[in-house]
Amino acid sequence: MSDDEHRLIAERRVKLNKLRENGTAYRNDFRRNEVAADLIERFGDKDKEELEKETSLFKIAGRMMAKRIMGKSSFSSVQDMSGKIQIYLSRDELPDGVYLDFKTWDVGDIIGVEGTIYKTNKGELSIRASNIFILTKSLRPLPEKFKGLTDTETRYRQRYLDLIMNEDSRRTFMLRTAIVSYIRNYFVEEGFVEVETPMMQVIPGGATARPFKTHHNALDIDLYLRIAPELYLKRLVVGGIERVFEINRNFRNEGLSTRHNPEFTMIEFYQAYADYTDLMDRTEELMRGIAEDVIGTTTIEYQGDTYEFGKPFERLSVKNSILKFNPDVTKKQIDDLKEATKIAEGLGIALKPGYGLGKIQIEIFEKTVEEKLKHPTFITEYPTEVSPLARRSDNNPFVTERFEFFVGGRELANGFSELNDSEDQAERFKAQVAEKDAGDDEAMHYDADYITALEVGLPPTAGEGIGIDRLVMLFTNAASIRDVILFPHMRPQ
RNA sequence: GGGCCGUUAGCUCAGUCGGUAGAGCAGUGGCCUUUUAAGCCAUUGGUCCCGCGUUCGAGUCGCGGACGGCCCA
Repeated sequence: MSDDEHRLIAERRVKLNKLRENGTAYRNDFRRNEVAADLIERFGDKDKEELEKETSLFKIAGRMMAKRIMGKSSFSSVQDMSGKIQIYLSRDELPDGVYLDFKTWDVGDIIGVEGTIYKTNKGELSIRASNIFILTKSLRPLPEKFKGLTDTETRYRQRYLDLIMNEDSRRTFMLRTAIVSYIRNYFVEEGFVEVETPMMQVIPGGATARPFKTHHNALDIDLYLRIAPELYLKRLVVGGIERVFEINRNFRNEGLSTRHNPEFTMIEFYQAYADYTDLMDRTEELMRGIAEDVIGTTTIEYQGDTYEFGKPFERLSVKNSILKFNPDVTKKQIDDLKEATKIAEGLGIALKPGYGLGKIQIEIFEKTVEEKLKHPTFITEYPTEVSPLARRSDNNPFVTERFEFFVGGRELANGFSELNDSEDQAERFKAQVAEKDAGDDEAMHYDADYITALEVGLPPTAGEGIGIDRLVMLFTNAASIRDVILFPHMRPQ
């Protein structure tokens, strides 16, 4: 911290000390009876003459965001949670000495204002102050008023400054909350029960990812932060909670990027007596509902592209999507291990020993198809090899009854008919352990307790996870996941 | 992990060929009773991210590092 900042802060500390001497520092006896947006909603359309008949005394409070002194009168503005409203102050309309006090206050101070509503000559709805109070002295200067705070690092590290200065940022996080509320209401209304399952797990399961490790001292055991709640939620379906969901954090020990934060929010939901096609229908309904009810349009603008949520979403199998976007590749080649290997190597994909046809197909899919799935699209029939928790297709045991949902080239959701055959699940876990032993630290553990639960009997069930952060990015037109997480992870300074 | 770019006043940014550091906003002192990026006059404020090197001389050139951004894996 530079000496200069100390100087600016020191000037404000002198002002704070004066307030302490007067007994008016950090007062908490002011009560508001209005917020800015409600006043604008009620009176914004009324003209100057109509407002002159309105004599009610309004009290608002918030952060002082502007100060324009013109001799014996001034304009200021107050920003509260709802919005911002202008304040007009005239020396002769305020109690003795108050106007002089006001002139010493700084942009950034928290103030309370009492007054009547009126419109200026230029037509801006304002509060004509009859009294004004300083509630909290701000000791640090706010960012510059015109360009505001643009430095991305400061926006993430000092989110409070970002929220004070940037309307867009406030809007994004309010929308995030609205989207989560919409999703929660949707599932509650559909008869799903919201639960919470362990964040700290002895065996991290439900996904292929590297977990964070921690230690429980009293039990003297290592625990993992969960990478997914999946296996616990399915235990609850075994227990008879036939429609269940959880909206909560997962933790994955991966790099940071514009699409990855080590802790991120997912909704996972499970529905008994349903299959993956039922969930695709549900996903489509949910996505369209968010677009219509939260955003207000089914035409979603994202980073210069436009995605249409109003029309039925495309559905395409992994294999057919590869054929569609690789016109030179034939059905015969993609079904043949040797041919598919050749294609993958031709694309510059580094294949590891032990990759089966399914894994190679997915590598080719990720390399040549994924980023091209712009409009809302379901990709179906994922190979069994890469879907250790999904039910095999009745028609073709090579693939599972699984889908992923893509918009703008990004995976937003992953769902499938659940594997409820405990013997098949045990075999799949064993295959995962073999991969782990072969050096894949993202492969799954063998979860014997989960197998026991399946042996008790999981009804035919379909389940799905939707990444909330990426969903919010899409609907708020955010380029980085850090723009939709209030406190994204940053390297300590 | 690799590549590219960035870091200068509290904030937003200039800084020429290597020659002793600039603006606007904010602050401070004054003028100003309908402004809205208010205006006018005056003025304070710098570890040029850190370190090493080249040089008579480095914000500027070179090397290393820190942090951030974007792209790639």
